[in-house]
Amino acid sequence: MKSIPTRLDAYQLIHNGVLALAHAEQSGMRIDVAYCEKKKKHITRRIAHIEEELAKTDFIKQWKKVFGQKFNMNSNHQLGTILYDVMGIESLKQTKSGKGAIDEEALSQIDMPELQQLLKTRKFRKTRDTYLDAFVREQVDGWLHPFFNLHTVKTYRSSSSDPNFQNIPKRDKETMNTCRRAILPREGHQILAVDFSGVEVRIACCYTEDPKLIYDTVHGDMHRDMAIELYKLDSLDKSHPGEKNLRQGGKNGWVFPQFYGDYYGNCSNGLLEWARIGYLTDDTPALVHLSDKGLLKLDKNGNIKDDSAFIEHCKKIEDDFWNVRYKVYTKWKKTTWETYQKKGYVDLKTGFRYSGIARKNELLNAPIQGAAFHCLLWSFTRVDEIARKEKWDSRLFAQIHDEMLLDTHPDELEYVAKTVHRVTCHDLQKEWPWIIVPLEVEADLCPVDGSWNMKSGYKLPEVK
DNA sequence: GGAACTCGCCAC
DNA sequence: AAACGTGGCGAGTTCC
Repeated sequence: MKSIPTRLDAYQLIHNGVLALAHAEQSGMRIDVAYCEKKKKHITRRIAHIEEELAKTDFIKQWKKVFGQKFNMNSNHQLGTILYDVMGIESLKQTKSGKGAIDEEALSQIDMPELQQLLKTRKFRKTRDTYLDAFVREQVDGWLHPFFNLHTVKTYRSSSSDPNFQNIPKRDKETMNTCRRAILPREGHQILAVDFSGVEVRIACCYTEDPKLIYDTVHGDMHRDMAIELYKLDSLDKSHPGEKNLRQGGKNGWVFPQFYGDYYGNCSNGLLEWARIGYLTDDTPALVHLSDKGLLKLDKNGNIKDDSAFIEHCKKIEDDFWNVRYKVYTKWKKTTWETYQKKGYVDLKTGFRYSGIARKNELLNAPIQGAAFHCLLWSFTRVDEIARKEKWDSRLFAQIHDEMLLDTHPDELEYVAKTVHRVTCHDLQKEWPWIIVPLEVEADLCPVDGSWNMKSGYKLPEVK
């Protein structure tokens, strides 16, 4: 294809995509049922132990007295009533419906060790009931076949269910190991995972044609740049652990939320969270550094007393971010929103049309999120077609929005990896000339017969 | 006894 | 004026 995709191309993408995903569903993956059962029991014992200790505390005794027969340590509703109505604690955070929040953030702000223990049981339950339980329930003879849907998401992304393969823990290492330990390749095979790096921002480059965004994405490091501005640093060395946290702050506390449509008032909180665990190369804690720069006032214990100067600072940076640094992006947002208000839709680069009632952030996000996923879907489909045509033993078995997972035979690994690399980084751009920045992929590999938690970086063979 | 709802939490 | 985008799902609760 040389021209801009049409509605027919969009249809064809979905049609072929559904077939490729059906093949992956049919392949499925191996699940270690004996391990799941053992781990479930282990977690149940740990929950019981924590709950036994908690039962001895005055806090839980009071809770029991109030609810009597109906007492349930796992009831969020009861917990909220006890904390905010019975004990009269003032809630620092509210839920959407206006009640006192009892999520991890809210409970951590209350100085009661019992609540930390309660959070531990919540985490264990999540692991046991949402993941391990679902794996055992959904497997048939040790094989798991999660669904991958293309008809449920309004941005034309995918979803997964029964079980959802797209939200298995990754960031928390302990939980990651517990859950991913259950997922195995076919005997004598190994799991290869290939994901696009920063594909959404690259697709944003294609829509907006913002020269600064393109430069930063292809040659620069916007997360570092923003961390330097936000935390008033002279430079940032990302190989230094303390400064790496500050770069993470620039990324997860600023760049991502800003691109999703958040504003400085929320971002400042996230940035300060990262600053708590960040420090400079001379060992100055980041909060002390911000205080030296006059952006924070700290009390004797080093806690934040006043962050209003920092918030004002973030406000200025936000203004610069959208009106100077990425002003072309801002122009795209304005015209896209105005066109939507006149016509009632926005078209995706991949031939789809997003229409219906949308808020500004939703509307501006949809074409980017959708088309970014379509890069994965097209590549996934192409790799599946090649694998079948060439009668590979290796197979695709899952997908997580910007990542494809293969069950590979060691003898084919090199060729498979090379093919995936070529499809994602060369063939795709040939197909879609609207992709005006290079796309890049990263890969991880698990050992032969190794479970999914055992992955480590794998250097993809060069193409040509 | 099930549908619909809230809340919390996992992923990208 | 507006105030983080897309999902799935478990548990508890309320409503019918």
